[in-house]
Amino acid sequence: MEKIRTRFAPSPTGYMHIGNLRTALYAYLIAKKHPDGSFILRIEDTDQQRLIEGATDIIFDTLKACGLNHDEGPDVGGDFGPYVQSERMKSGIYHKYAMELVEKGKAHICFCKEEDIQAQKEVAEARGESFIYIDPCKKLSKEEVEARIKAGEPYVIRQNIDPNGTTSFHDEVYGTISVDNSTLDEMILLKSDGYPTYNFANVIDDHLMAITDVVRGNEYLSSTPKYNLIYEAFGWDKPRYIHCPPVMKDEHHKLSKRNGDASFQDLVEKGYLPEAILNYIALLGWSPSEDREIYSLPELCQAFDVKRINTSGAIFDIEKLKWMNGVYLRDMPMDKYISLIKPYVSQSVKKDYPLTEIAAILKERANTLTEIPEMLDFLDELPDYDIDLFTNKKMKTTPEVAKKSLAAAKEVLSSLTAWNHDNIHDQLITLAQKMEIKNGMLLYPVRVALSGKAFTPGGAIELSLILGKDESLKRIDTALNKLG
RNA sequence: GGCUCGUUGGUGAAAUGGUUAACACAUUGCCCUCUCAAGGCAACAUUCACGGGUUCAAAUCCCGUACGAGUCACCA
Repeated sequence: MEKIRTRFAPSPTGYMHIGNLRTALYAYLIAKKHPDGSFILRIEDTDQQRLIEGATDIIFDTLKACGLNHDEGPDVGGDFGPYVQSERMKSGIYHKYAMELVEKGKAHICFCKEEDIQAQKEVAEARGESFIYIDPCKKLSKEEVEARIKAGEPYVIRQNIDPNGTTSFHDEVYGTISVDNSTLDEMILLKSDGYPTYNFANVIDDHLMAITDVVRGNEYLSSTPKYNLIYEAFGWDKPRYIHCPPVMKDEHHKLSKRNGDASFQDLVEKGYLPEAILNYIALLGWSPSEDREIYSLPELCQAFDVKRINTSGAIFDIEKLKWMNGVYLRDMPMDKYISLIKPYVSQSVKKDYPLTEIAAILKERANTLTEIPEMLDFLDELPDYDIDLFTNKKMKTTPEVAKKSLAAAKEVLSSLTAWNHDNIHDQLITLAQKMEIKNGMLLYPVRVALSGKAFTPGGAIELSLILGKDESLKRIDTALNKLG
């Protein structure tokens, strides 16, 4: 059976945005659905203008953080290297293949100036006509071309397209798409700086690297016929195409690198887990056949099916990601959870409170890691609060009730020798029973006294356990003083 | 403007010609409960952009319209 080979081919022009990551994910899943499938990373740095230093490292780091490990790539090597286009260029392959097309009559050398073409285009647009460039260089004689090259005139190599007929191709997601050749313009294959364009390098490298499935955004849908014409000119087998719908920021805009739209790095900084992010974005534009949403990466590999990729754009919903992140946090083993939250806890808790107990009250509550510091901000320092806090209609508490409850609680707690959860719990619950009041009338005031806040993670019992006997009694005293 | 693609609730979506259009997030209400969460239960599209057509039967097939997106670079 054919070995599946997919590739992720980003250009190193900045951070990794979510749509990009999802494309990488899908390419990975398609390869890894099969035991011998390969996922390849290729860096497309043919645009020397837009290169950004360090961008390649961001790509490496992101893939690694997500567990999207590539089998071949610039850092891990492989049999089809080099895996960076600027390095591939050194052997002259793009030029060689471009010249092969020229010889076959499928491309030609063009000396036209960019500005001239642009000017013609503007004239056509002003008239409201559609613009297809008819290149006069196509008619140049071989001798003249050679002479001008020899004279040092800059040139590009441009594709030849027969305007007659139609070109169609099959996409695994969108089905069969055909276009009239007369609407296709002849794209530049090799730029005047000697670098190939994305369009050309992509075809050459996908073929040379034996890529079987091309996964990319649907913005390439309308130019794919032109790529196929190149495959045909060489007589090469075409890959399967899997075009993915866009990930949108809102109804009208794609998620983009501009104006701080969610990048993977941003989300991690905001306290989201890579595995939750990956799980969430897998569901943007794809749905499993079973009624389930939580998938680990290996589970996704099994469940993924190209046939179930959607055709329309999906809006990125941070609320749902937040929920999913919470699921991952809650389902995590406790020891892993503790080491994960440690740096966030210490942001607001400098005193030596038991981390295990803190983790226990946080685990069911925090959806993102970054909300942790604020949830614990009352531990080190009791905030100043108003006695109105003791009034709660549902708990049937008032400052008067609180005063009685706190005095009674103080008494039983101060006599406690072994300060542990069960003891505190039993003492307070039996106290409430003795006083013949509902638990809330006793515990609510205690919780407020301990925290000075209307809402806290955990209740009175958990908080007193974390704060310890001395601090708890001290805070109850403070409350008693406030209440006069 | 030409070409290509898309349109199911606030969001992600299922359904692949045949009962009351799944499910999840969000929202609202109730239960549980010492607060907040978590958890449980319930409500939330007489309708699938709109208009025609085919059919005994259409969200599902066909045609048209509207709206949206992509593309038309020596960017990817």
